[in-house]
Amino acid sequence: MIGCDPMNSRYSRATQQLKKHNIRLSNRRLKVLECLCNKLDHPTADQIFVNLHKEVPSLSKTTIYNTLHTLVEIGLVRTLNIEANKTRYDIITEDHGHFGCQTCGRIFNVNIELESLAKGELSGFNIWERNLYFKGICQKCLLNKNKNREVVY
Amino acid sequence: MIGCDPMNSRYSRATQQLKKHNIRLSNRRLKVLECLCNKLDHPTADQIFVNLHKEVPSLSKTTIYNTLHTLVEIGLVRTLNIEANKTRYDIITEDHGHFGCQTCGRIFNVNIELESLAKGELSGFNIWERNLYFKGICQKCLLNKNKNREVVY
DNA sequence: AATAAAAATGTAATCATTACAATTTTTATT
DNA sequence: AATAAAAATTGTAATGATTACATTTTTATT
Repeated sequence: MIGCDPMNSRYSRATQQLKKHNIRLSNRRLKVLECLCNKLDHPTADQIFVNLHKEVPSLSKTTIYNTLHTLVEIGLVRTLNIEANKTRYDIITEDHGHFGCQTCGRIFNVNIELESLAKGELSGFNIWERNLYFKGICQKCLLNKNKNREVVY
Repeated sequence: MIGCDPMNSRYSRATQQLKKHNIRLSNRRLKVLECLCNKLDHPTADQIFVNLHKEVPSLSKTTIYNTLHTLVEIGLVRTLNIEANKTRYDIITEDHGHFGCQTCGRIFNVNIELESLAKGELSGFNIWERNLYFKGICQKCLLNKNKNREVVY
């Protein structure tokens, strides 16, 4: 099940992958990786920065970008372009989709199998990446909205 | 069939919609709309600007953004966030997906029905928008690559 | 400890987009 | 047609995410 993988397992598998690619397990890189494993809410580079800044004040944003690019390059992390001008990062690379709530801003994971989609039409194409996302209002926000309605009117 | 609609039909339906929403059919707005109807290759705001600048040199980028926002607001145009930090605009609002070639940069339309996807899991959610995109290399670029291989090696 | 390679840093630059105040155009009313 | 109000458009400056790059720090190897 997506998201149910214990953090340590994902983290240790990632470090193994880094070793395999001869990428050093520097403290900074591991911090970024750790952050991605802990925060599965698809953080932006800036959110990772803010998050780690408490712990490692000298960590620069450039290092975060560098590390994220490295992780994306070797396929350990995927980018999400749901919102314009805001790249989000997802350590869960297994086949799934997303739902972005336009009220609370949360990005939900959606269990969905994308491998089989559009196989025929794209038969001559080389597919590297499949992305499905929905936009709308999540259940919780819909309920809140109705609650507020009752109060206001 | 997607993309097979004659430009004039789509354009005139769009102007009707604008009227219906009490949005003036100014020359500038119509130029942007016309450009979107002619260029179905999912242009960016800048590409629209460059394209129209030849014809209407005094047209500002702000007006293009303003118009695009208006068109998106009333549902005549959809935004595409395939690439990071680059919003593309699509006048074809009918249900379909996209394929972005990472070699030539072209965005292909993919006939695919998205309405029925993830209905169950998102049953309590209000879905405004569904987006599916693929990344990879298109057929033509794959063939070119192989051609080059033969020459080089 | 000396050296070379890799990693990390801070600053400045870039690029898309937005904010906003000023100007021009259009519309409705007289 | 004159006028006032509303809407549209403009240019400039600001913002915010990301990248470029030169410099410094860390690490691995001798």
